[in-house]
Amino acid sequence: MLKDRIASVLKQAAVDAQQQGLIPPVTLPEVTVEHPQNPAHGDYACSLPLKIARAARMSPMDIAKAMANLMAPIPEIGTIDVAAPGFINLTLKNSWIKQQVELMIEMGDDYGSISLGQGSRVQVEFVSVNPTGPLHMGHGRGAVLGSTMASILSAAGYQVEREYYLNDAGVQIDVFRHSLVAYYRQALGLPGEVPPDGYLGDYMIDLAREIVAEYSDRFADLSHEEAAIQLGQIGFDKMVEAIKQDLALLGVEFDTWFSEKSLYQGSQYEDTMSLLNQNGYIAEREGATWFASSALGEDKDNVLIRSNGTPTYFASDIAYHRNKFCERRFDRVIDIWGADHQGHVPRMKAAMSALGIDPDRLEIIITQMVTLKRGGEEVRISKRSGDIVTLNEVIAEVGRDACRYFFLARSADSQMEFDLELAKKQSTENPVYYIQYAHARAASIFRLAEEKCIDYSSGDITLLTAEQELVLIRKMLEFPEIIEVAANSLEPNFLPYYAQDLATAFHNFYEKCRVVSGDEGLTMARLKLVRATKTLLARTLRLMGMAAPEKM
RNA sequence: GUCCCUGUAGCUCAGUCGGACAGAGCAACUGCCUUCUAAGCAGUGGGUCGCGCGUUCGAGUCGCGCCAGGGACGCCA
Repeated sequence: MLKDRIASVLKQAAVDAQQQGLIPPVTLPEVTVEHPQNPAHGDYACSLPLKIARAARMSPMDIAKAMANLMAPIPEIGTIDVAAPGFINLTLKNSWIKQQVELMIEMGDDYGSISLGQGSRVQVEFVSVNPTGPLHMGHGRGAVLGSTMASILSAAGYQVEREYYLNDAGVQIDVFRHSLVAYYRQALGLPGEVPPDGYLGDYMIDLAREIVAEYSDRFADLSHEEAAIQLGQIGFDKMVEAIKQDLALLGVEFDTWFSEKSLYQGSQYEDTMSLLNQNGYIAEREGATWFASSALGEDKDNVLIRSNGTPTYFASDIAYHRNKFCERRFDRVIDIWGADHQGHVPRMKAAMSALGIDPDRLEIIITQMVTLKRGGEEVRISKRSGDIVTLNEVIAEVGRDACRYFFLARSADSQMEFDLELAKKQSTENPVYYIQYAHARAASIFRLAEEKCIDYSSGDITLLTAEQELVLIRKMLEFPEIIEVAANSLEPNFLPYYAQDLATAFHNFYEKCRVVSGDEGLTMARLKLVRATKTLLARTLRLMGMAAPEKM
């Protein structure tokens, strides 16, 4: 990347200056370049002189001058300026900037793809909600974040797999099964009592009615246990199907649906427990089996196997993560969890250490809570209480694109309020449409060009000289860096803000530069620029999982 | 009590390794449609970056201490 090349040339200049005795031989910090926010300061800036001035006992301006004089030529750079109090500012050549348009057109949808990941294998696991109820907004946030992160990592050169961990074993599923038996019997007009800790909510009643409609009273005479097994399976499958449909509404798909139960069908669970035991992290106490995480600096131990002999969710999860690293051999694993799982992070990492897996290979992103409001009043979202505004209701109200954008534009760390009234009201005046409109405008330019049978393939991009044209190209040149930053930080929210800036640059260009005009040469040149812009707008929208409409 | 996240313009929020005057959208106000979509453009007003101390040539960004809001501390997941 150009940025890195500039940095290394700057570093060499500093080293040379030291060797020639122009700068005292102080140790140099890592040399970095940044984009100044003020365009008058050039395209790239380096503040190294300010950083070493004190140690060198030399004025930062003099250091900057010495470095600037010794810099090896960079073909892309036009001017190098030294600015007070000690910055080195570099400006790209206009001729080079324009030339990049040809490159962008040539690369098409691949423009901006980088090789950061070097083909290493990353798994992104997200959503993974217990299939015991419909998805709500909080789940939607994880779904949007995870799917976009996967897209970004893929663009950054990683081999990405998207996974949903299906909790088809364990206590919650049992509770779901037993609750369903009661609802089923009630739907038939038979006595049936929902267990005290059972699932409430209309969706359970609907589910039972659906099963009755399909299977009638076939399960009425079975023992409760047997009914729970058979009904449970049917209900489970239906819930999973409903979740898949909700996710499809958001445009989210998975490569793998991993079954928790499968960990117990082979020896993976036992192997994991015996490995922990071997490594000395198992303790038997109070009739239960514990993970001795306090030996790894945790504040307390955690139960792996209950005194009734059943494994906890934590035990399953350790076996599951061992499977990710040891069986399927992912280089990196990224889990996206809700804020209610934050306490689980350190012990999961400790478990990785206990298994001899470098805990840094497991990266866990916690998404903070979403509170749903309607006209300023909070709507509680609890699966157990049954008072739910479901994800698909929200998507139906505000639309998939707005929903995705809303989630993406906020960092995972900040809790957010989603006001349905507000989202609907602003739906015609928000950045979503601003970005999509830029794409639609570009499309309309091509419709006119096609009508006039303009072949712009021989367009001469050196004719692009307007301020707005150069600003637009510069913005497009930032894209690969945005992918890099977003991939490195695992923060997709760089993308929506970039998309908005890109749209602004295009709208400005559109306003000032008539594309299809009487000037044939300029028309062809500008059509090339619009081609590159439209492709990139579409790509950013697609990375965010949003539509790129040809017309609005 | 311990731990995690947050506190930036009236509202919702950005602000990659500390850098050159603190940004966007919405809301408010003023202009701009005979030409490729005005879901747009140009402009105005609006901020003690929760508070204090510290580190630094330089702090919204780092450290410590407070204050406020949310969350987690189960043989639930």
